[in-house]
Amino acid sequence: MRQLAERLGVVPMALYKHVADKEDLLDGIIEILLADLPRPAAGARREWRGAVVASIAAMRELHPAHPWLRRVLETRTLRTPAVLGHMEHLTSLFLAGGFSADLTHHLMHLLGNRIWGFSPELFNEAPGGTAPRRSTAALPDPGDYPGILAIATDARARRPDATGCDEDFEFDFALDVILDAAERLRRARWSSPPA
Amino acid sequence: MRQLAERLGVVPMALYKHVADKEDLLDGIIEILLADLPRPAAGARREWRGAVVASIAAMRELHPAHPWLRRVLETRTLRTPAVLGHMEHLTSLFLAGGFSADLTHHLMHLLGNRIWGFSPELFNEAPGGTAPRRSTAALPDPGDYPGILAIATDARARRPDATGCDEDFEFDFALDVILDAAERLRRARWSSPPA
DNA sequence: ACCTGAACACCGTTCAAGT
DNA sequence: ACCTGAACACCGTTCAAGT
Repeated sequence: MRQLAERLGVVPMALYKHVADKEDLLDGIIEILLADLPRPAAGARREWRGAVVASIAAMRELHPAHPWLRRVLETRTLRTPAVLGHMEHLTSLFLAGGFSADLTHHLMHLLGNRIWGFSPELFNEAPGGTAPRRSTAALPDPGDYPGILAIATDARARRPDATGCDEDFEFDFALDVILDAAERLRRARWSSPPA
Repeated sequence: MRQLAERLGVVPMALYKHVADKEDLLDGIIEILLADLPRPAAGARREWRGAVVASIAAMRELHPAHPWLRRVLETRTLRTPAVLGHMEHLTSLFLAGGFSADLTHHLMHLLGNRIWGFSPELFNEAPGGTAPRRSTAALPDPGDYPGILAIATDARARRPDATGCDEDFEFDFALDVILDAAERLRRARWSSPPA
């Protein structure tokens, strides 16, 4: 608020004539950002998957230009029109693709934040990693974590000149696994067990 | 910090003799909380799945008693011993179960925060929901979101006296889908395409 | 070794007053 | 209709001083 006000060359309180509070401002920013999202329709019943992938890819492409987007999306608590619109679009693609409402529901949960084009970070730092911090905790010894070390070594061997994980690969891998499973469950006419 | 200090009947600055800063304090809390986590070993090579599920279930059981846990875990940036220990345990179960380092790596990413026993919230509020907020945004009209409405209606029909989603069901569903896929990829000797 | 007091550099937000 | 000034109720953290 204060920083934004300064950037606008105005006193902080001036903002409150235009937004209710900070949450409202962030909600509004998301609305504007999502307004131009392409919403590719599925051409035919069996083309749901391509449309889902394209829609999520469009969402994912927003992130590089807006490093704050992920954190803001994670903290949104209000379902505003553009947010609902994106969910509605994906949902409708599944339904039109022959998924039951039940299965569609669970798949949306399974996709989770990946519908917003990002996935949780897990391994961003190697064991015994960088972390320039004067903390109370002792530096971990890589030898104590042979499994993680094996994974890290393997990853490094596959991509010698990379600094971290290939986030795009992990994202696509996860999406593929989830949509493969979706397709399988759809064909098996899966449905929730009775409560 | 200030609240904790008051609770301890001490001045805020007294805390800084015991922890480096707020992050260090939270890291320490997580260390203590995870210290007693059971780490079930897999009895045999093909029992990896039961051990993974049990390990994640144990993690998940911590949450009800500690509502703050999820938010704190999400913001951790340092890989402390107990955090690495949990990752190492899951990783070692996959490796011992015959998964390649490569596939194990991708599966850990696919599991994401579910290794910490929680999953992202998506539908916590219904369209046109509660939200007592004096925001700038207009109230969404449920008629604009027929797909979401269909899902919500179906969910309500299945669990008439429930107020929200069955988070436990969603969690177990997601875990099942992921581990089914894992098993399938393992058997197919899946490995990353060359870079 | 541990705690204190005063201060710094921030937040988001209210209220009454200005134009 | 929009902006301002002064204030409130908070944060995490530093530094020098106390015991």
